[in-house]
Amino acid sequence: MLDSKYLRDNLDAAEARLATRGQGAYLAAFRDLDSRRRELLGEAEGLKAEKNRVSAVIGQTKDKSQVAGEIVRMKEVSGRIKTLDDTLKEVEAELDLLLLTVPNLPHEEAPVGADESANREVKRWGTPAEFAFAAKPHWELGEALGILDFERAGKLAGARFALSFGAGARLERALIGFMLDLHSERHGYTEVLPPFMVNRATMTGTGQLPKFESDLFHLDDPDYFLIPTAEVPVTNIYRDEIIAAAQLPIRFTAYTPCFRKEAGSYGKDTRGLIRQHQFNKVELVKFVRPEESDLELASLLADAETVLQQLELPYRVVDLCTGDIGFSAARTFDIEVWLPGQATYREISSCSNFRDFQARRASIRFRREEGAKPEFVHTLNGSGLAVGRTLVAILENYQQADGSVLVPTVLRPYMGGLERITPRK
RNA sequence: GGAGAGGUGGCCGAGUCGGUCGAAGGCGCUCGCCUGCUAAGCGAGUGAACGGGGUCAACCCGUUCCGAGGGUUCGAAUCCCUCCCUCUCCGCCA
Repeated sequence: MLDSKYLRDNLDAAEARLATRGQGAYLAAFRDLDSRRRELLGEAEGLKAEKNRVSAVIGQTKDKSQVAGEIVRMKEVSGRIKTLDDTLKEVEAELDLLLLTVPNLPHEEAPVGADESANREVKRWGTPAEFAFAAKPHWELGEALGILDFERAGKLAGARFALSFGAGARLERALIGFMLDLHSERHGYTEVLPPFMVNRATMTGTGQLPKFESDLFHLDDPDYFLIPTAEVPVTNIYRDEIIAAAQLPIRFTAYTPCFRKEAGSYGKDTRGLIRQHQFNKVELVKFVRPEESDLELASLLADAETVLQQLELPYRVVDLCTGDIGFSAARTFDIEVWLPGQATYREISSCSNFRDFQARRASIRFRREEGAKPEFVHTLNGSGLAVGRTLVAILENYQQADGSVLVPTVLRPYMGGLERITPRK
């Protein structure tokens, strides 16, 4: 959510900045709604002040017959206040909805461009392996090894679900443990295990609602949503709180399953684990002082990259352009892992600085010092990493000519010492 | 699911038959005084949002906030309704 006070004075600049996302006129109705709100508020508050003053006098008057006229007059004033308040409520609801549906201002250093073709590759790490045979996609490897079963998953739930067995299931668990240990033991994050279902206020705090409800799995009774990422519950941990400055920066890492409808992606990535309704992810979330958020994004990105480096998986880093950055983010770096089976880089992590956009929605503030005015923190998050896609990358990058798959060295302790995945009997 | 209790300021905790309550008191915290140090003691202060004014700031004024939303009333933390949450007991259950 953008700052109304800022918008009041910088509407054109804000609109121009938003236009770099690819569509403009987000704020067309702002000026009018905002001035109407202040007008109504001024009148209503003036009448309330009078009502309070007169009511106090009435209260002190023993003989109410002396103030009968005032009582009648205040009855009218109250009626007028009620009318004004009702109108005000409507205007504020419109204004809130407007502000809740305007995306974040892109960071001034983000590349400007309309779509992903304008994204800037900023780094490559590792060298894609040369195979002496035709590299297979992970779904073929996984099914041949008996560790992935998409057909039966379809029977159980439907398309875009997976079922894994044996070393496949264990590899998924190993990756979760490995990532959580790495981030909590070496990168200074506190592990947290949040609820996997949340309420509307929580979904609104991080920006999923009100605009993207159709992407979410929803439970009717009670009115809950399945989380699409741990970012949602973890960022909302401090909703409506004022954090002591000494606690900042706060860094959390969390494993959760993620649930996404993937509406509008029909026909894309229909095979394999790449695009699922349910997938596992280890997330990194930070709450920091505003002046630190750019540096904290760099270190968060580095923390996510470390996972791939330890797993010895080649990847590249892409600085997303203004047209490709998500709704709530100001700046985003994607990490894309090399997938030999598809001979392409695929997103495996997305690391973003949201600045005060989520903090303002969720009212997450901090106080620099005793007595100082509360300020909004900056929030950041990134995948560290998407576990299902990491498993995909391991299967495809570590595949052998005989169809077996080597287990990355750092994962072997998490796999009971297993060095190679061979067909399940 | 059944029965009961309760939700007040950073925390604990008062709020009488509705009236001058942003809210007694205590703790905590901040500043000052005092004290070899510490502790104790003394004094003062101590929430947020929105709007207006301003030497545009550390200032002033107004409004709102006593779980949330509605209602009654000139006036509600105090009365009524709905919802949410917490706790206790029973049942059930990982």
